[in-house]
Amino acid sequence: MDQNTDDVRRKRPPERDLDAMDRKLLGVLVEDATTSYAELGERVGLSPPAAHERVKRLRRSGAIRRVSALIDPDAVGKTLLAFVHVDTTGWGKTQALLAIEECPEVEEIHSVAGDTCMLLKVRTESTHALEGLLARLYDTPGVKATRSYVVLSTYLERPVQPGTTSDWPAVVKG
Amino acid sequence: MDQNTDDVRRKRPPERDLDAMDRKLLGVLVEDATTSYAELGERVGLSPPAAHERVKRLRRSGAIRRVSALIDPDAVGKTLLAFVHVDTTGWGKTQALLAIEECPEVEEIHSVAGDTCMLLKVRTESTHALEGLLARLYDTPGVKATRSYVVLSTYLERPVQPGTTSDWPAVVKG
DNA sequence: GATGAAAGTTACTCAAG
DNA sequence: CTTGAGTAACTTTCATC
Repeated sequence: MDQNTDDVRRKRPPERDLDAMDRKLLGVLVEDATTSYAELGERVGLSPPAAHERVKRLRRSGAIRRVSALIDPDAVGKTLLAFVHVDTTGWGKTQALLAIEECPEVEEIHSVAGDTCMLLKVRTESTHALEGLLARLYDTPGVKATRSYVVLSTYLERPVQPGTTSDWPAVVKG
Repeated sequence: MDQNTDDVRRKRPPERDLDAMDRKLLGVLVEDATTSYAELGERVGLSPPAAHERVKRLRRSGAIRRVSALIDPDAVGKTLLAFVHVDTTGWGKTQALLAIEECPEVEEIHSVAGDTCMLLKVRTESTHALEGLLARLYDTPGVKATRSYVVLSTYLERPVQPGTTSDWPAVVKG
């Protein structure tokens, strides 16, 4: 189909499904990937070599995509966060539209189902920079309209978590 | 576009503003935080001790929030991504609403300006799990309505980037 | 998997230019 | 900031049970 999605969605054969131990390891490494294998094993109930072996497998299988330094947006001057809905004429997944991924301010590009076509997560230094990005969007062929949701406060922002609600011991519902 | 020179906004503990070298270091560490200080220094044009000293400062100042293992959503079974707009009666920043951060499926919670109050980024294993989350939202006092944008394809998803478009020497237009 | 041990890197600190 | 040196710590592998 298209090769544009190859960087984001790696289709790898999952050799084995992740068990509870793998999830615990991932949980620790998501919080702090600098954890040594000694402490890692201790926190999940495994010997250091066993922990190392499993983490190595998690990396090789692609379950761990990469180890990244998460930086404070304010520290690099990016104080403005916004979600931009993009309406297009026809099918919005054009090469020209996806080209905005070259802007470091654009952190996410999704096609969505709903009353809009594409959804962008954008982090800029200022409203002026956001305006520049919107201007570029409107210059893109096929872009009909945009709707921006400027973030006032962020209460939670974290990476993909290995756990699910169903992992909880009990779910209390009324 | 020139930026104001008397722009003195020291609200955090950044002792000094990040220079170009710090941004280059961050750029490398965002891509791969396992890079050794030897290679790190080589790639930015610094000696290993100098690179180490700067990275240590970046961590201490909070510019590097944490080093995290970014995991593949598919590997942990989270194949469904959705953005949920939440409309509330009155001011939506209630304690009850923010309590959903306990769900590992909820990755982001923002209050936004626009035709909605709160914006959630949610990643679940299935549509059924998403339904369960929406049910919990509707059980929350003050929640009037929700609008979900289910992601069909993700074309880009990356952490906060240290660079900006203005860093570029020239802007290439398609 | 657990244990123990070995070898190679790297982190980290400190000297001096 | 650079070079160089040095120790401690960790990674990584392997042989053993």
